[in-house]
Amino acid sequence: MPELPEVETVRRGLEPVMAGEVIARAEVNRPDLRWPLPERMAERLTGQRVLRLGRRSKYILADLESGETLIVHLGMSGRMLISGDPLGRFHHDHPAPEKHDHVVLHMAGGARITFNDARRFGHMDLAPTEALDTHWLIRDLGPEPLGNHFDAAYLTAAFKGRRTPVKSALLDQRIVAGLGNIYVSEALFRAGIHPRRHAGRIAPARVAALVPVIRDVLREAIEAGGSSLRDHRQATGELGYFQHTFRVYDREGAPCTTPDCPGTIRRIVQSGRSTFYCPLCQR
DNA sequence: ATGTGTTCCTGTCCGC
DNA sequence: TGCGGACAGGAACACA
Repeated sequence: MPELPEVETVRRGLEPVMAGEVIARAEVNRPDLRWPLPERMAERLTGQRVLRLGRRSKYILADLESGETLIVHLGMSGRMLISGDPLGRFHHDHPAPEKHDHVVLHMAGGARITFNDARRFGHMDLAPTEALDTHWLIRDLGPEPLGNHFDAAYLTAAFKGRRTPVKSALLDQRIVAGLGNIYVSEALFRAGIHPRRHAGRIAPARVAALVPVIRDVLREAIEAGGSSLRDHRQATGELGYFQHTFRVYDREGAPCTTPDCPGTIRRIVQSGRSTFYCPLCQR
């Protein structure tokens, strides 16, 4: 489900009830998600103050007073929902437990954060904060698309010599970290680049143009609270609404929205995943 | 080294 | 209604 904008939306929602607050108790309802959860996870979380809540790519990072960081990935269907916020900003009542509520953080202030993930492609881990960069899930990630290291020179170099379709290249988290199936389709449409074009064979000026397009799409999506197709909810439970802005994603057969373009949005499958594009606008 | 297909898991939707 | 198949926002892994 969640790509960078959804994860950032969730992080922003969690910040007021987690950052600076103490985890009074952690409820771990099963030993594994995608992989086994870390040893003694509940104990290692209990009593810990969250120093800050950050994000790297699609990972939410909660730095703890103990010197460890809680790493959370939402997989395809993961949610982190707040209930019982003491200041009444969100749902005050704690809802009945639901199927797939795998981890629940009981905050000292009264808020509860429930990690629910039906498909269990999500994951959590604990690792020393000072060594996060070398953690096996983090170390090979490419630059943050909204960060300073992601620019035209970088992307041109990263694409150089690559024969993989640009769609696959942008999904490769080692090249740029945080894009997923939705925002790659949307960015390529805005940049007018055909998803099947080999990454290494895009004119430099068009690669350069792709950089601000990617940033714009992600920023707009964050602003909209992400895209809610099926599973995504903000931490407050609200839906995101960027899906209403999709130009191509999930619009197979619909008319292209470019003024005067008579094209029809197409769906193809690349590396086993759907890609949506306009065959007339994208070359 | 690079590129592609398979796999994990559950839920939902669509056609018959 | 029920049943089977396709598909879903991710990404590690096995293999050519």
